[in-house]
Amino acid sequence: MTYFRNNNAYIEKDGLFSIEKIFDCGQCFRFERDDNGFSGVAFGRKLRLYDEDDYTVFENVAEDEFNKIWKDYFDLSRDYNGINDMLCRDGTAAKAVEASRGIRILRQDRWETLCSFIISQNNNIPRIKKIIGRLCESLGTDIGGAYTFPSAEVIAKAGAEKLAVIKSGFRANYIADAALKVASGQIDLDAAGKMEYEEAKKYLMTIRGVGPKVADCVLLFGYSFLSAFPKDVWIKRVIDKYYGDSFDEKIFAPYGGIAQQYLFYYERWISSGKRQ
DNA sequence: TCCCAGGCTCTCT
DNA sequence: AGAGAGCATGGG
Repeated sequence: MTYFRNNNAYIEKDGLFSIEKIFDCGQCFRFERDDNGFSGVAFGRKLRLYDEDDYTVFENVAEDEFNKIWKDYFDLSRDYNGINDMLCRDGTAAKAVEASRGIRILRQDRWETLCSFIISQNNNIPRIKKIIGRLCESLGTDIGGAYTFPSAEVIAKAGAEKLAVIKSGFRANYIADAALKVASGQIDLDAAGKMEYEEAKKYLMTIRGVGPKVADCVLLFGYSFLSAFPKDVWIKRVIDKYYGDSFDEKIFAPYGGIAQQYLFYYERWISSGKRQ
């Protein structure tokens, strides 16, 4: 049940919405833990969430904003229970489901997702967050103590040299190239959403710095292409460890992307004693 | 100090 | 097609 009171939105806890896991699973880099919850910016708006006994609270969110933005952002209409049950037919995935219950695949802004995962390559999550934070502070819009993610147009206008301050290293040229292609219309991110998965992936990979893994992350976290199965170092580790060379992500179809995210979270959770 | 990080591009076979 | 070096930066 969801209800609205005192200008807050309350969603009843059902074990399938964990703000901690959602924002700690590496799909999104703009939310941080605060006193008793998480806060960040998405789609140009500040959002703060925290848990009460039986409800998760969307602070200062009215009904129309909830329905217009956050319901889709948090993928609240999808039946994760049914998907989890299906994935549990695989033994390893079942363990990952157990650890990951409450993760939801966000529907993030496409440009922000593209740009963020270009930055993510050969990088670690704490540093990715810092670089994106500096990008928003230097080129985003101040919305009162927080900054929006800068548009492709703004970044394109700034150019690669202006990106030096975000210390993204060799990725600066890739960001600038992506911004130029998107701002000029050479790449139409909405058009990609109307394509089939394979076609959309090839389309995104025409951007410099976007290979198969980054493209899959963008398609999964920005487009909800749930068949996208990003293969990063962690997932390759998972495949080696639990499955072997014969692994084929089609065993999770059509929810490979969700399985991937669970496995990614699970493996990082297991090794969290040593490294984040 | 060293190894590694939600990889990709370029070059050489 | 596949292997390998190089890439900027900084977290651990």
